[in-house]
Amino acid sequence: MSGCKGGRGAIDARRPGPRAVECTTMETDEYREQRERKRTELEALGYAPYGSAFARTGRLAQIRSSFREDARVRAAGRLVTIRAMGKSQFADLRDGTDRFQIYVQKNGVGEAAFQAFKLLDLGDTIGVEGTLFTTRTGEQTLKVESWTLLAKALRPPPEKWHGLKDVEARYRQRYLDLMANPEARARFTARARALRSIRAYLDERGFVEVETPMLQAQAGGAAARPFVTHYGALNTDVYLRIAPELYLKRLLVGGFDKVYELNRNFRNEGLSRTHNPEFTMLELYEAYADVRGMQELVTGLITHTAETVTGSLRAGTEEQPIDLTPPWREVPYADLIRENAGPDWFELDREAARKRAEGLGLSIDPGWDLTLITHEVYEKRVEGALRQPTFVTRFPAALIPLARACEDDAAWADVFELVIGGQEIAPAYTELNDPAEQRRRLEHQAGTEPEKVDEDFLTALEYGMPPAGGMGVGIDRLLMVLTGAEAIRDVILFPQLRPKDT
RNA sequence: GGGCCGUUAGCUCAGUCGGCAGAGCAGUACACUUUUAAUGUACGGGUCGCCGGUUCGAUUCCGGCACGGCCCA
Repeated sequence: MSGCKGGRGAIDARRPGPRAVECTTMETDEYREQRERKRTELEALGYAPYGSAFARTGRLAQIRSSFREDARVRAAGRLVTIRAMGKSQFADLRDGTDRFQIYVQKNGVGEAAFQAFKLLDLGDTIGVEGTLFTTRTGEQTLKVESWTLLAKALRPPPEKWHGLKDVEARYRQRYLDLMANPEARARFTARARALRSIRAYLDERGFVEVETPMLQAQAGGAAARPFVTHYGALNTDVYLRIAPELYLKRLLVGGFDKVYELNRNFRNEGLSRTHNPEFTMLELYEAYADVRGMQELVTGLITHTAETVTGSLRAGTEEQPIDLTPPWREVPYADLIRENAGPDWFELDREAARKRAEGLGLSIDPGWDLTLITHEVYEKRVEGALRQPTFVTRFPAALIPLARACEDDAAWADVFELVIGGQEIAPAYTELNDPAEQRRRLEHQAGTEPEKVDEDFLTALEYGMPPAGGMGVGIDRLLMVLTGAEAIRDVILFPQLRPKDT
């Protein structure tokens, strides 16, 4: 993508002078010019370069599975390889299901159609009609009697053998990645199967799928910086949601007692191997349940999804295999902290804890209290080391304003965080439904910005929200686990990248 | 935000201890009617990411920038 390529008139137009001229007249577009020329020649021979609907006997996989010698079929696809031998040519067509060999010979299609066929390039999409046969090397093949051009490609496809390796190009031009790399196609069809499987699992258990606002006057339900946008008609700023939680709880009040939403959240944070600013989250609430109900539900949901998508409970990568066979380990947050930072951790005062944490190689903000220092230890030293599925339970109540406190000790929230492959996959709570307590916590969290308290949400709670278990499942991260992807960008079709200067 | 690495033909990659830049695939031409990474012969294709510095000379050395990757915060 070196700026001196064809088809980017804006670049050249902005840079007049000898260089630009050189650029456009020389190599620039050898490929494009050749293909444009062939397009024109084909057009002159009566082949419209861009066709319309083409009735097929079936997709290529169906043609293969119902193969019958001498059967007459119509098929269509993109030309992915061509092997020309004088008066005959073999080529492979590919569609969304399979690859299938076609055979075009002068005697079969006639002189004119054969000459025109030679004007086709790799990447062109054509429709063919003919009969099926098996070559002497045993390959099922379509002997073409007539063909039609459906879409002329003006740019060459990526290299046929090595595919498209350039990581950046694979993200920016995902269509080329999908065109060239079968494993990329496989990963995204796995994603589709996973989403369908998750919905089916919940639907079968009586959950109702809903959609709540993406544009919110207040971005609540999580602690994260939101994206701000402007709503012209109301002349007011609105936020892209960081979580659907406060709306889903309104639905609990309204009587939807098993409800879920599977959609995008937006968080105005940096990019990393495990972060994309827009990501897909499953969030669900079940009235009359608690965090233990969520534990059961997520275990079933994930194992069911893994089996549907990959047919097995083995996940992760070869270097970091993950065994999803339940039951999964369950361990209180405080135990993990003591394990990693010393058995006496919770007897330390703030200053001693800071020193201990720094001794572990952490950098501690001077303003942090004991809870935040502890949580830094959790995030930097504990979470990432939990490879196998682990329910971390009983988080500090101060960190989770929307969860109910544990019955036996109000310092801890009755929650878990499911960690797999070192990443937080699913947090779940026994939800807080006491409106007065909820108000106190949200006001405390809002601090000097009381307008950040969602009054309508608190009003809803005052009408009475049933006790409930609630849970979020990070779908992109779950897919990383299931497909063994190294980066979140590998499971998101069009991940966020810095704009390229063009 | 910091450190390290990468950016060379349409694609995948070599390479130049500073002196006319290479391969495979792809492309063009010719030959070839059962090939399948077809084959054979010949040919064309480059702002070596961008900007600046050093130098007789920079794709190569130095500095900055952009984008990407890995690690750390």
